[in-house]
Amino acid sequence: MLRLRVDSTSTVPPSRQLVEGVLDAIARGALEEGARLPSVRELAAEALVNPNTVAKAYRELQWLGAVRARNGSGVFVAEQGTDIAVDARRSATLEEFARAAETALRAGHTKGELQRVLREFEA
Amino acid sequence: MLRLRVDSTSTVPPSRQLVEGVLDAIARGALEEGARLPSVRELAAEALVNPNTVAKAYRELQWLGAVRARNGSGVFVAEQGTDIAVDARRSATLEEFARAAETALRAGHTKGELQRVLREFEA
Amino acid sequence: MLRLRVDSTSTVPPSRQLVEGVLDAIARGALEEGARLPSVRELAAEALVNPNTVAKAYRELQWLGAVRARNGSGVFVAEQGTDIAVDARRSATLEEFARAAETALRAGHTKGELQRVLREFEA
Amino acid sequence: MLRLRVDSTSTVPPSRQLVEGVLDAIARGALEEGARLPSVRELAAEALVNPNTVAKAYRELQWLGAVRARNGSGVFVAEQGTDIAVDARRSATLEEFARAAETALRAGHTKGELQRVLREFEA
DNA sequence: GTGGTCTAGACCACA
DNA sequence: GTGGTCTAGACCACC
Repeated sequence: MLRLRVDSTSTVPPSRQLVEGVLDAIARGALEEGARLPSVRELAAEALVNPNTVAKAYRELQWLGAVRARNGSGVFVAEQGTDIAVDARRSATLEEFARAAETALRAGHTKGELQRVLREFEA
Repeated sequence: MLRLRVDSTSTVPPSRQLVEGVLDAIARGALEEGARLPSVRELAAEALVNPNTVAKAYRELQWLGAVRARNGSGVFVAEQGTDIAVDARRSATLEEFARAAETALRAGHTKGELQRVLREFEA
Repeated sequence: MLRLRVDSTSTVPPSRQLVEGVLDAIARGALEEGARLPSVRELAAEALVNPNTVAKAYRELQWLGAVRARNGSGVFVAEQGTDIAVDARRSATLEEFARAAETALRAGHTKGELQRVLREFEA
Repeated sequence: MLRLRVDSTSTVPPSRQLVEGVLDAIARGALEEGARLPSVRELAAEALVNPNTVAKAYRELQWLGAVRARNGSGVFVAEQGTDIAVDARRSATLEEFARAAETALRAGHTKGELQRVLREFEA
């Protein structure tokens, strides 16, 4: 299970959110090299988007080299997939987090508030 | 001078970037209540966007209650404009922070890492 | 005193509201034929609009034949002014009233509510 | 079919006429909650306006909470859409009635005349 | 000069 | 096909 959700209020296009979500899953080890990704229909059902959107995201992931589609048997994490995903996501999301934190602090929030928000996330 | 710039590579639509930029300027006191905003055409020239885009941003700011347009004379920060802008910025940045935190966690970062990043800000 | 007010939220342009207001005053006899209208500046101050807007309204009234500007001494109700104003306004406003009443009734208001509104108007 | 028409001679902007027309249709039950509105392009063709004008009207209806746009699939009457539309129509028509009453009074009609008009409506 | 609105036509992304 | 956004250029009415 990828547990991918798409935020429909975001300005980031759904297909790109899916790409990032899959890269995240690979980067954090939830999807190891060689592992099979959910089928287009499964992921579409889970993320509440149109299958075309998932297909588009998979095409992009394939183009990035993170996954590889095999004949008719599904889509799998590529050999160098983990490296690619880590490169693409871990540093980027951490930078993004730092930037968002700084912006929130400048907007008047306290560190305590932000830490409380952070603490509320599961796991 | 607002010195608002629009990042055309961002997925955030230009008009929304303008809205956020103006709210930010009001919230941090660069535009006081009653102050006149740059004219639609001026801001359009400065931010390198179409006047219609600025007009749209001003319309949104107006229904947020942050500014008030007076026909023929310009757009001004509304009476409760500062409060509204501060509130808007606080909630928007907190949401953004939460989103960024979740994304970073999904990318494999631990809460501990994020809290460390948070702790390092100012003093 | 004309006691003219301009509703800046209306989609009817201020200059036209002024035209209608003056015609109303003539139609109801508050301004008799030959009477002098307030000066452009006076009316502008009273109605909280720009003098240019009043000047434009006076030009339209003149074009309608309801008023007549005399050299440098002011603007006066024309000889046939009352007839013109009555023709233009009394039937139109009554029709408009009937239409608005019907629309309000269809939107769910009761006759009682509408009569209450009507009763609250002064005089 | 909504059969919405736009009166291009009115001072009420086309986009606002569309907003009112749609609210009216929802309020009187011609469009039930969950029902799909005509597409932007369809309504534009029917009402003889530019698609952008319809898009603007739909945007306003959306922030009123009366409708909800789903990207790629259309615009639908929102969950609380009927209540919102009824409320919006009631207040708008009452305001309009009050305005028309005041105008008629200023044009020289008496309250008695107006009440007589009011009394004559339906039974 | 100012904002407000419209038309016209384009591009993007989703269904 | 759908809505969302943008650019470009026009007109109106007020200041």
